[in-house]
Amino acid sequence: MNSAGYLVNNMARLLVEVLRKRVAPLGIVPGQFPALLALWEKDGLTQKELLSMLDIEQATLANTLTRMERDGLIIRKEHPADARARTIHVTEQGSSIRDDAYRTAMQINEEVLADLSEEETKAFLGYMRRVIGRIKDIEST
Amino acid sequence: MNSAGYLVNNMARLLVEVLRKRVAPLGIVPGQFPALLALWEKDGLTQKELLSMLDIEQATLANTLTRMERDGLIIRKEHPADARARTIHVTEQGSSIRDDAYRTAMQINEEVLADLSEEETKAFLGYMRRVIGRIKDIEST
DNA sequence: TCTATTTGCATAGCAAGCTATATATAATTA
DNA sequence: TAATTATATATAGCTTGCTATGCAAATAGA
Repeated sequence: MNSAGYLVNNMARLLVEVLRKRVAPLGIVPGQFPALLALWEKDGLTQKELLSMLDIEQATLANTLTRMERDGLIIRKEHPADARARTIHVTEQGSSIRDDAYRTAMQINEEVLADLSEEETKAFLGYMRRVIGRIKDIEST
Repeated sequence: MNSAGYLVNNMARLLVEVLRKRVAPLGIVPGQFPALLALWEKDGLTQKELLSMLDIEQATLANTLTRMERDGLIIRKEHPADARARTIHVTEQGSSIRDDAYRTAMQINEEVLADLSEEETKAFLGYMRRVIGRIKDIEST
């Protein structure tokens, strides 16, 4: 119960709930964050292009986009050259929360790491990247 | 996208999918693990007692227990002294996978941390505990 | 003792992840 | 060009988490 796996899972659940509470006033939920970040950088992407920037499965993204459209954050338009594809566009509402959302996310990251020194934080992030790399290796075996 | 929050979430999802694949042959899923660990230690607990050992919400546990009963891992009996409560008992099937499940979990933990030295692993676990503590503090404010 | 409150568990409903599969269109090849 | 294969997205169905709420039994108070 004090294993790495347990701690990782616990930490992730706690973190996502903090994020959920903090971004609720903005009208978004945690799962929408990665897609929004990418679309704020580059609007009008297809789902496939957006997918390539995120670490989730295609079906997960499709469903998340449907909820984002329902919530007025994006709209999907038909692709000019490919009738299978659709381009994804952030709405005015989706744009308007951008700065607040960024600030909130950065703030949470800071607060959550506040007990760690700068070097410890760096080490921690490095360990996570190494573990992630290792898991991806394991998976592909 | 390289923030602590993103990495934590990503790591947790990767890890749970590895666990899912590895324990599938045993007839269990990751969400059942914590409850099983606790029940293997002490059988016949009430839901409330079991809940106090886990870091999940009551409703989540109730649903997980229902699936565990469906899957033949546990049975729930009426409590001898309190008609509201039920005692939870691991079945023969649930017991039979105990050693395999333990081994699998420990094996995954080892593999996943294989790139970190012993000191690094210790530091990593310590950081996670500190971050978890911090998040819990934030939450209660 | 009767009523009100508390407690133990279940249920409803949602989000966000997954795999597997369907569907329509595009691209390739015979 | 017609048939096949590949691709872009959607849908179905599941798990596992959450909050909010329901319900019956136990406990406490008047």
